[in-house]
Amino acid sequence: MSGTIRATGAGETGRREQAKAERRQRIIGAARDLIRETGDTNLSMRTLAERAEVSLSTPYNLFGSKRAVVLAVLEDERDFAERFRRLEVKNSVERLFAAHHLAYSYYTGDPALYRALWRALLNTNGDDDLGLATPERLAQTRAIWLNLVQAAADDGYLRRDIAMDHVLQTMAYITGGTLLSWAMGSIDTKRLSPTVALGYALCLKGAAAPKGIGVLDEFIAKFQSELDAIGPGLSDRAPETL
Amino acid sequence: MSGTIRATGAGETGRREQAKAERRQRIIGAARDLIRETGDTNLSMRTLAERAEVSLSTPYNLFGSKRAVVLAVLEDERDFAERFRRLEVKNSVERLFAAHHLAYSYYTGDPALYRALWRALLNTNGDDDLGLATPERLAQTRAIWLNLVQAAADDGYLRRDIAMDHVLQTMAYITGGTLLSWAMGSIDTKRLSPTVALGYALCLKGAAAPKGIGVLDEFIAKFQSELDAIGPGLSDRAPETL
DNA sequence: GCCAAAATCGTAACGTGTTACGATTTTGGT
DNA sequence: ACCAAAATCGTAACACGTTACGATTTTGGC
Repeated sequence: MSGTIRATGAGETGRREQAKAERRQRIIGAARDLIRETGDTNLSMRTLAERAEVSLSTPYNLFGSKRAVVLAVLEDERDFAERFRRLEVKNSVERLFAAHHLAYSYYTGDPALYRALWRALLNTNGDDDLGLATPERLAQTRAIWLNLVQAAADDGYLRRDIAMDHVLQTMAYITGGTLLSWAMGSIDTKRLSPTVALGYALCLKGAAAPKGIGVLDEFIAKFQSELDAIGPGLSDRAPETL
Repeated sequence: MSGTIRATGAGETGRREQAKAERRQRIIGAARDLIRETGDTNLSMRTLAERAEVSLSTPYNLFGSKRAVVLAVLEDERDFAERFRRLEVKNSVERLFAAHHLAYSYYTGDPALYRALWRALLNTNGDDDLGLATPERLAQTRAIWLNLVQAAADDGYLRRDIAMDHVLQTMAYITGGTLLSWAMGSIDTKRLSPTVALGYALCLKGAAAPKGIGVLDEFIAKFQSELDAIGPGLSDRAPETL
């Protein structure tokens, strides 16, 4: 009658899907190692397939493109939501910047890897769908940050007549722009986190209610002096002001 | 004695340099046309050389790489400093946003071209110097924007204890991040300019002196309602909040 | 007009991402 | 144990960016 129960849900646990998952993980691991060793260079699909002990076709079957593989590596490395829950700070504004610091500790913790990942992500050799992250991941982190900003608004730190969506979006663009410059080598790793934090503080204060002005001013001063203490990065040039 | 006076300065006017300049211009024009026609696709160095009636080697001799050619196209299209001088507005804050509107009229005026240019610029297949613009151009536009922000500070709209460098840098990153999202297709062309403007207004207000708060609040409200009037872009997803 | 230098030409080659396709292996159901 | 379906394998092919290098043309100085 029934040798094996078919689990036709999301979690396929058959021998087939299991082997597929193993291969996927092997490919991701091989890609990560190769990038860590040689820094993006020499991460070709052929050497990748060799290291993962699969055929050249397999990564294309499982991921679709090199970009997708790199994206998978990027998302495999992160358990932001996990580590985020262990954050204990005073007020919601401080929690916001604590979350930022946590998020960017990934980048500053392994600059070579993440720089290479970003550079590879920017390479868009086809008219594919594009996007810098997987939709689910995107929605997840966006929800986290929206909660953070919303909490700050609910606690009276931010004005209500400014849509949090817009503030959040501006913050996201600051992140994207700074990471872009960082990946392109225009900004030093040491300056990365404070630079983004200062940008956050500035645009948050632009939407601040009277109660929040003081706190945000302190953060602005803090990050500003932090940046001044580091000294100039490898090049002061701002990226594409026009 | 001297058949021809050697002009050994910056402006070489010999027959040789003239021919070189002509070839360069022909290559730039061919690249621009090809991008306009096919939108980045089918802009290969081989078809480019064919269209410009030069050998495949020549673009590499004159520019160095495909990226450099694209960069040359991008900078050939712009005379921002020229058109910028014909700006007459009331106060220095309004001048700032007028300059922004002028700058982004290039992008919104020919979205297909500039989107393709940006996408090509992001493609970094080697460990070259990188950079999203030529150093001179970068310094030039940076100087213009620094003047704009500095003027706003001198007129009492912005606080003096916040370094204008940092504000300017944050604005540059907002620009870079938004243009990145735009190039990747995550944000509609109609939303591009107001989105950046709102970001500018927010972070400027974060550095505002009492005198500037009112004006910037008006701009924030203006761009916000502008965005709301447009409706959602093709996708609300923010780019890489983490 | 002549010669050396400089630039371009023509072309082959390398490694790359990606696709196609038949042969081969593995799996799940019976 | 068998069979059909599914996945991978192996490999050839395509267009691409880039480089190398000798042959060819053009230029500037005398």
